[in-house]
Amino acid sequence: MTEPRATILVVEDDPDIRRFVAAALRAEGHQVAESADARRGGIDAGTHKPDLAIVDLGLPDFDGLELIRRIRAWSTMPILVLSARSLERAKIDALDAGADDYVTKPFGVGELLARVRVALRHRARTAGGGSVVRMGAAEVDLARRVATREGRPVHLTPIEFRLLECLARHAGLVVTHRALLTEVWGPTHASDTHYLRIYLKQLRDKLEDDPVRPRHLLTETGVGYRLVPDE
Amino acid sequence: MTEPRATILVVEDDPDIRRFVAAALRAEGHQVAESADARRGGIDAGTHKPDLAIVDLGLPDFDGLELIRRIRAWSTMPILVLSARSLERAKIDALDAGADDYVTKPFGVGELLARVRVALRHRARTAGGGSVVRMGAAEVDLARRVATREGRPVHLTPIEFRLLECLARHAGLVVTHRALLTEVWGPTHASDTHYLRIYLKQLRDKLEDDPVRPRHLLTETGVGYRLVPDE
DNA sequence: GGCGCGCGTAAAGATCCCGTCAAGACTCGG
DNA sequence: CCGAGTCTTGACGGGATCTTTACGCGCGCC
Repeated sequence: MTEPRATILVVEDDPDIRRFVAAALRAEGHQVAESADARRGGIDAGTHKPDLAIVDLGLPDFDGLELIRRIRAWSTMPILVLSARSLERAKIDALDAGADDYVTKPFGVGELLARVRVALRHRARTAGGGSVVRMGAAEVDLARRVATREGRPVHLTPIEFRLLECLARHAGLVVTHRALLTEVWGPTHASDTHYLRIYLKQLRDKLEDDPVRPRHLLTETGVGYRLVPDE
Repeated sequence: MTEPRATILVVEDDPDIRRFVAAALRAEGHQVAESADARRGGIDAGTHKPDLAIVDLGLPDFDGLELIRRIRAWSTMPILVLSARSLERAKIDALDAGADDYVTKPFGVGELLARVRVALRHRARTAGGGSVVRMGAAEVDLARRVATREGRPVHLTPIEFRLLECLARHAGLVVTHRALLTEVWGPTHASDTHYLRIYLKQLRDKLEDDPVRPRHLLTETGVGYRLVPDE
């Protein structure tokens, strides 16, 4: 499996180690940005939007932990800590601050690269996920609690919206009858699949281009329903 | 932030270590399943569908690496390796086989729990994210309950899907008639092998490139069936 | 070769599930 | 108190799915 090229940010004050790590990453085909202190690291993380950040804990200006927290405030990019501190306390603090992995110096290049591969693997899967779902001419904004069709707002009753919300939150995958019913009507009506038929029709009438041949609000016979977004 | 409770599978032959780890996890509020060897581990991973698997590399029956590969054949659940082998080669192999983290014995409980928190954090974001089985032009995403062929979605009925799921969970291995039947139709139909022929044909028609000469859904005459994924 | 056995294939019947329509009950604001 | 909007309930026809039945083929064995 050839790993895709990625841009990686290395934040490390020791120039030898920094260049050494950067060279190893470049040899793997990645694009590398280097920062020598935490302040620059924070800025570069914002400008380059790397797929992965490798940060040292012992930085000259302010602590690596603080840098991790600052990045975590606005991003979920994978962060790999590279540190000389081998104390368990330090590891726990870094991981709980939001780091995804912790490698102690001295380290093996091979292991580092393997852990980089793991992080990028994760990144590939996590990517994506906004709060607005597009389905043909219709759009659903989960955060603002509104649905539109061809730009015009579509009125949805409370139950209709909660149902649509459940489906949209799990966009692309099947939501079982039971799950939908307990979520919208409560556990007492967990077997009244009849409601679903009625309201699914309502939603299709309001949102689908051709309600008879739905392309986004699909039924999985005997199991549940599935909302398929565009793209 | 209080971490959500999760179910965690611990595969470890040494009973002392296993109980020690399990106790620590339970103290954190997690639900823990324990397996003493790789074979049981593979089965328990399928039945319990844990949010995280912690596996030892030195297992009595077959290697932990093999277990990792088998789980990876059908699931992307986080896997944390716990091993006495501290050689870099072992770490690289495990991580490249699909493990998400590698902790060497002896280890600190605090660090282990911190790394567990990291893994669960990941899972929360990836939630339900694909456990994909590739077979030629076809792909099956077990978590999303979707099958595709040459990019186009393929519709599977409930029984077809459950059958495929059973096979995929033991990807590469033979699953006996009895096992499939009891899993899908219940113990009462444990000898109606006829159903299997019918539904296997359905699956082959929908998924195989050449249904007459199946390359991924193979029959083991007199025993059962076997799903062979790509790679 | 005849035979049984296990498997693949096909198609028809039975069953369950879903979409659809419509009318009654409820809620809430005016 | 009234009415519009909303939710519930019932009934029915068509479709999807599951089950059943039937037949052909290859293989090994007596």
